[in-house]
Amino acid sequence: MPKITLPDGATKDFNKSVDIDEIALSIGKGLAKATVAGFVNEELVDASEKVSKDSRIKIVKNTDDEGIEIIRHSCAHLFGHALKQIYPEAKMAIGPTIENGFYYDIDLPKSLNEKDLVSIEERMKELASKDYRVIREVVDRKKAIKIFEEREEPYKIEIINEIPDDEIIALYHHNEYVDMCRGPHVTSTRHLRSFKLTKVAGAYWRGRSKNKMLQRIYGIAWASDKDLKNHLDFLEEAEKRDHRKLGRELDLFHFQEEAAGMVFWHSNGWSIYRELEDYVRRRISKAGYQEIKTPQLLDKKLWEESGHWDKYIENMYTTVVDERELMIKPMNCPGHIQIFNQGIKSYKDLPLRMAEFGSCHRHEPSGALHGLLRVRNFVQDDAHIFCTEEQIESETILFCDLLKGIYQELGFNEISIMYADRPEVRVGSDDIWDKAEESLINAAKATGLPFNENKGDGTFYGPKLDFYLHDAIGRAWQCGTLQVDFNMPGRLGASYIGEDNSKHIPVMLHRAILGSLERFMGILIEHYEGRFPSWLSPIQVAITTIVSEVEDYSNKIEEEFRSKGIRTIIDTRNEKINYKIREHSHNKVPFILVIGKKEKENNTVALRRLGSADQEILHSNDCLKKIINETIPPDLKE
RNA sequence: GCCCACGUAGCUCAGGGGUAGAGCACUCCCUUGGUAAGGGAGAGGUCAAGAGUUCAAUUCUCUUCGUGGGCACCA
Repeated sequence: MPKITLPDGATKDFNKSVDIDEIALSIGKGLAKATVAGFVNEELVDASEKVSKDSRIKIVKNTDDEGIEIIRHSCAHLFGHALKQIYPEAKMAIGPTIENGFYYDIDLPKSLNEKDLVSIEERMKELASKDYRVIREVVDRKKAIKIFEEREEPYKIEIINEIPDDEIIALYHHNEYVDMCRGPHVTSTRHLRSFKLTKVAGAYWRGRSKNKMLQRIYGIAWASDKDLKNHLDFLEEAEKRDHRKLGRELDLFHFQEEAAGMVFWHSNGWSIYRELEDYVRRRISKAGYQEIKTPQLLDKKLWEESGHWDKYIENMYTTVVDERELMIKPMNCPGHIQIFNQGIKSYKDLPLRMAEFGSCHRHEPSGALHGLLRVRNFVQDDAHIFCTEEQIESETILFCDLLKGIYQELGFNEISIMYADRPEVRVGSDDIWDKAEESLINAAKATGLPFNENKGDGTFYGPKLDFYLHDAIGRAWQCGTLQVDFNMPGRLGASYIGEDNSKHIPVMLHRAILGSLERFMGILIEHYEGRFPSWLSPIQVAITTIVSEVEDYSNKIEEEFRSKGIRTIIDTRNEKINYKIREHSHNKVPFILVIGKKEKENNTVALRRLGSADQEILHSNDCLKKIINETIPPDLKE
């Protein structure tokens, strides 16, 4: 006679064993309808699970996080059910949940296309409406293998063979379909209403590129149509912000096939880029960095010494001149060490912070290219800090401060840190790793930013911190990084004379704040949806004339603005003011000045800000002052 | 690199075995108009590149290049 204790402490007695659905029903009809699973003493189970002993029960509703997860998982099975009805020859591989939905990898000779997805989705809806019971069956390994042999599912058998002996194997049946899963799952397909198959793609079996490529069908699934629609709206919003689309519309940059993966920056885009670079230059200069510039081509010898030749030759561009093999640099560090190595360094020179806006080329695989976000030629806001082991912590703290300030001034207020420690294969003594790891953790914690750990994910040459910023629609982007390096300085012969008058190898901190400027530009464009803060805006002011007789006056104002460094254009075209305002608004110019006869007579301008229909009549000098004030970069403001 | 889809005017896209069309943008003319599209006319394309099939290819087939979505990769 089980006694059930609910989360609020209330208890219920039953005179026979009951399942979660029945418990939910005993509380209320509405709750029963929304019940997809339950916790029995903290263990997540199917809603059909029988409870026969006294237990603590928590009902999982379709809107709970666990509930949505279960719905997504069950949707993957529903997909399998529909797919096998249409394509009985399909072999099912693996169908897990992912953020916002699920996917299923299948092996099917016929290539599915978007149209096929529509018909599969329709079949899924039909099946869901049949309200099939989803029945769980625990089986032994033999039976599981037998069933999947009969069903000709080799991938499932492969999975079964890797399940540890002590783990139970559960099958889930709805009507004729059977899938294997840890569960839990919904008890009826009626819970599966708000889903959509979104795309079909290739994916390697078990994620290994040596294996067969399967077809992966992606779907999204939510508890309600409203949530589904919200997510579709989000996708639409992301599409509107797509930097490739905005790059074209705002005349920022283009790509063409003669230089795949390399950017042609147009005047507008380059203006933002330079403003951004200048800003970072000022910030790091204040932070005690020296800026340098190293060659684009370096002899193969150096890359052999650094170890890059062995590991990355596939992705490096090479050239031969005068029988000498040269490589276009894929990174800046070896060059920086060459500068460090000039002359004899003392411990008094450390920490030495060496920065370069270094242009690097990497031959990324063709399939990896993606607008500005993954390119073959990029510029890093790169720097290397040569320091002693003792200085790692203080340098990391300074760096975190700098990074935080820069992100915030660029409009990103939500930042998080990922810490990665020693991997299995590594260089350097445990003693030095201990110290370095502790330094990074202390420094990261001192920032007060959210902090996560990624065990064993450090590089072979040292632990690292990765920095993520979160954009206007909540997406996280990894940009900044700080990597401790115990390896390369020694390999390339860097040393300094310590207080003890003997030679030591410095530690090197690789660090970047924006990462690749190209990629960061892409992120900025999407974050601001092309409406940049006015200090970054490629065109800050558009002067528009109403009638041609104010042209002289308007030209004079344009000249004044330009002479003060305000990026100004003038539009004296034979068009109506409505037309001009519309166009400059589309181009996201932050300040539009309208000049007609009245303004000319009074030596004023009408100022209209982007996104507002209001106008402000100002004396032209006052307007200039105002705009100068509002276009000062954040680091130069009082 | 792998899988699927796609590549037509500057942009967004329609079309389809008999060598092309729309809207916007562009040029010119009329209009001098007060805060998100005034009217008219015109110009603009080797239909990604190469090969094949065909009397005939932008259209069908193949190859290459590029783009998109994923996978793999990302020092």
